[in-house]
Amino acid sequence: MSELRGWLLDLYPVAGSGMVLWLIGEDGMRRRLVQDFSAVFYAAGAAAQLRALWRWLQANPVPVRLSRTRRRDIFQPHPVDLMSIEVIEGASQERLFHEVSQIFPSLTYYDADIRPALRHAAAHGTFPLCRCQVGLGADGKVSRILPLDTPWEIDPLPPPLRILTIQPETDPRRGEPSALVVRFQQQNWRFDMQPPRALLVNLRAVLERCDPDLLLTDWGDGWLLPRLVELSKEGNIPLPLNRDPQMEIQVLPARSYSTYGQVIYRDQQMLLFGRCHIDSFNAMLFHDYGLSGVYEMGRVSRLPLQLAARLSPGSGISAMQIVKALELGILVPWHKQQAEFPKTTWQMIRSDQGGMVYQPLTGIHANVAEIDFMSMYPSIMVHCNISPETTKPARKPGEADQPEAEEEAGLIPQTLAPLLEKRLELKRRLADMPTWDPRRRIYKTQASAHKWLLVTCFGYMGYRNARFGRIEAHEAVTAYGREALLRAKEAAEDLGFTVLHMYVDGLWVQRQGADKPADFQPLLEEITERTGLPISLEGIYHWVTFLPSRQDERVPVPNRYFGVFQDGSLKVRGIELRRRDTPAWVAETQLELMELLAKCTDPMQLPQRLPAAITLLQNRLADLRHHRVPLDQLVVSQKLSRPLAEYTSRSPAARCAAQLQALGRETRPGQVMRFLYTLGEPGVHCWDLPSPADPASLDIPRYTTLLLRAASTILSPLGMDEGTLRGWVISRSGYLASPQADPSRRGETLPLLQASYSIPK
DNA sequence: TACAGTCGGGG
DNA sequence: GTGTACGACTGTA
Repeated sequence: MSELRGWLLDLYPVAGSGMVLWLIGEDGMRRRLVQDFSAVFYAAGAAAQLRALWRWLQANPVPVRLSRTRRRDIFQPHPVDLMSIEVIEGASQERLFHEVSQIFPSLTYYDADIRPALRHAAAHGTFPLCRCQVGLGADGKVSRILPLDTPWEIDPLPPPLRILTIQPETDPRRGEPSALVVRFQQQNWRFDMQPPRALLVNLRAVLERCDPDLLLTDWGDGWLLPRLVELSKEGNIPLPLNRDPQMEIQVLPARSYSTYGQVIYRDQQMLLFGRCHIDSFNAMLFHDYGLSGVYEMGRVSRLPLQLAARLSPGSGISAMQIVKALELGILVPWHKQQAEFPKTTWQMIRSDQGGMVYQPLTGIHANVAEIDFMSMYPSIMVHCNISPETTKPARKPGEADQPEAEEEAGLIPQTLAPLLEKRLELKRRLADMPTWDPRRRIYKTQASAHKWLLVTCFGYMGYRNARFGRIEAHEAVTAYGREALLRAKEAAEDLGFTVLHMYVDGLWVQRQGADKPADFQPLLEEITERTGLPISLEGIYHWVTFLPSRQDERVPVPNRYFGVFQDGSLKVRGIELRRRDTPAWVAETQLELMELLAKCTDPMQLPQRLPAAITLLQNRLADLRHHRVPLDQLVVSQKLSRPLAEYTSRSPAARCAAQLQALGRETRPGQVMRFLYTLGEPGVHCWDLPSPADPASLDIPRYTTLLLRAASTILSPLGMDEGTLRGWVISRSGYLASPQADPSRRGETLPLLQASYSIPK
C-alpha cells in the first residue's frame, strides 16, 4: 500500500481495466492509474417485464449484480420500486443499457445515461484538477481516492500544468497555412507544413520532450489535428498526440443545432486521452473566460476539461444537477431526446409571461444609479426553494415567496446554493481588492463562468428536454421576478426616488442631490428587506441616455441605451457596437464617438462636443474613400440560419455562402459567413475566398450609410438625426464638406439643436 | 410597403 | 447531447 498526492487531470473508463485516472503528482510525475469502476442503473415497470429483464441479464455474458431497491423519483409522490443493475465492468454499461432499452422498451430507466466522470464525481467527490490523495493497493490499483479540496475553494493550489500551444501561422479558413507556430514555456518553434515528414518528426520530438498536459490550439478541432492525423497516417510516421498509447483520438462529428432562438454550428471535436486538447476558437466563450475560466467550469460542473471547455452552458448546469441527484440518492431520469413539436396555443399563452420590461424615459439623464439584483433568477430559486419537486402547479404570483418553514431544500436550490455563495464571495473579495492585485483577473473569469451557469439554470428549467425541467417551476420564477421588481420600484418611490427605467433584474433611479454610493445604500437595504433577494449598486452614471425606436422616435425601446459611470467606464446595450454583424470600423468609430462624449461629466456640455464628433466622422469617411481602411476592418459577419436552398430571399450571408459553394466548399446552418459589401451583383464578396477582393469594388456608399447610422445612434439624443448628420458631414455633391472647407458654407455654425434632458435640480 | 432574415441578453 | 420568445432593425422583393 502506497500513497500519492497530486492533481487529477483526467479520467475515463477503458474496457477491461476499469477507470483510468491521470494524476499529476506533487513530485512532477505524470501517472496513469487504474481504479475498479462499476456502474449502476435502474429499471422500473410491470413485474412480468422486470422478471423477463432479470432472466435476460442473467443469461447475458456481461457480468452484473442484480437486486431490488426503492428510491425517489422527484416527479413521483412516493418512492419507486426498482430493479438495480450493477454492471461490474462500468465501461460496458453504456452498451449494455442501449441493448436493454431496445429489447425492453416499455420499462422506465434511471441513472442509465450518465457520463462515467460524473459517476466518479458523485461517488468520490472528485472533479477535474482536484487536488487529492490516492492510495494504491498491492496490485498497483487505486484502492482509495481522497479529495483534498472542493470545487467551492476560492484559492485552490494551482496545478502545475504543462501547456503546449500550436497555432497555424495564418487563418485556415482563408486557405491552407504554410507553417505552424509552436510554443512551450519560453521556447518557440516555427515548423513548415511542407515537407510533412520534417513537420511530423519535429512535432513528435516536441511532444516527447515537453510531454504537455494541455494542448492548446487555434483551429485544432476543425483543421490542425485532423490534418496532422491525416499526414501522420499517409507518411506512416506516428505522432503521440494522445498520452495514453492504448487509446485512439476520439472524433466527435460537427453538428448544427437550434437553441436560444437561433442555429448554432459546432465544429467537430478532437478529444485526446491522457492530456487535454482545447481549441481556443472552438471552445465556447473561451475568449470570455480564458484558461482559468475553463478550469473553473470543469471544477464546478465536474465535467472533464476537454468537455468543459466546449460545453454549452445547459450541459454544465445539467451535469451539476446530475451529480447532486446522485449524491442525494435521487433518481436521474433517462434523457430521451424528444422530437420538438410546435407549442400549442395554450403553451404559448402560458410562456408569454417573461421578465418585467418597462418603457424608459428617453433622453439624457444625469446622476442616475443603476441597481441590479444579483443573479436574480437563481437567487429566487434558492430563496423560494423552487425546484421541480417543490413547485405546486397553481401557485399565483406573489405567493411563491412563502416557503413552508419545514420544507426541505429541493434539488435545484441545493445545486445552485454553493455556486451562488461562491460567486457572492468572489464579488465581495473583488470589491475591496486593489486594481493591481493579480488575483483580480482570475476572480473575474471565475465569476463570469459562474454567471453563465446560473443564468442558464433558469432557462434550462423551462426546457422540455431537460432532465429536471418543469414549466411550472420556470413560471414561478418569472412571476416572483416581476413581483420583486415591482416591490423594488415601490421601495424606491417610498424613499423619494424617481424610477426612470426597469429591465428584468435592474432599475435606474434618480433623486435630487443623490450622487454618491452612500445616497443609495438605504434603498438597497430596503429592497433586500422587501424582496429577500440580494441587490447591488451597478454604478452611478454621470449621464445615461435611453434611446427611442428608430422606426418611431416617440416610442422608447427598453434595451437600447448607453451612459458613462462615475469611474469613467461606459455601459452600452443594444446598439450597433454590440452587434456581431457590425464591421469593426463602424463599431470602433461608434465607440470613439462615445468616448468623445464621455469626456463630459456634465451632460449640459455634451452639445459642445458636436464639432469634434463631426470632424472625427469626416476623417473616418475620408479614410474610407481613399482606401486607407484595412479591408479586414470592413468585414461583416453574419450567421447562416438555414440550408442555402431554403432561403426565399437571399440574405447577404446566403449570397456569400453561394460563392463558397460555387467553389465546392460546403456550408452548414449556424456557420458564420464573413464578407465585404461590394458594388453591383451579388453585392458581397466572401472574405474566405482564395481570390482577394478588389478594393475598387468596395461599396463605399453602403459603408458610409452604416457609419452615419451608427453615429446618429450616439448623436441623436443631441438632436443630430441621420439626415442632419449626413448634411453636416457630406455636401450635396457627395464630397466631404465642412463649413471650413466649403467656401459657400463658410461662417455657418452648428444650429442650436434640441437635446432632451432630465436633470434633477 | 410587407415580409424575410439577423441579432441581442447576461458579462 | 440539450435555453424561450420576442421585439428592433435592416435589406429584399
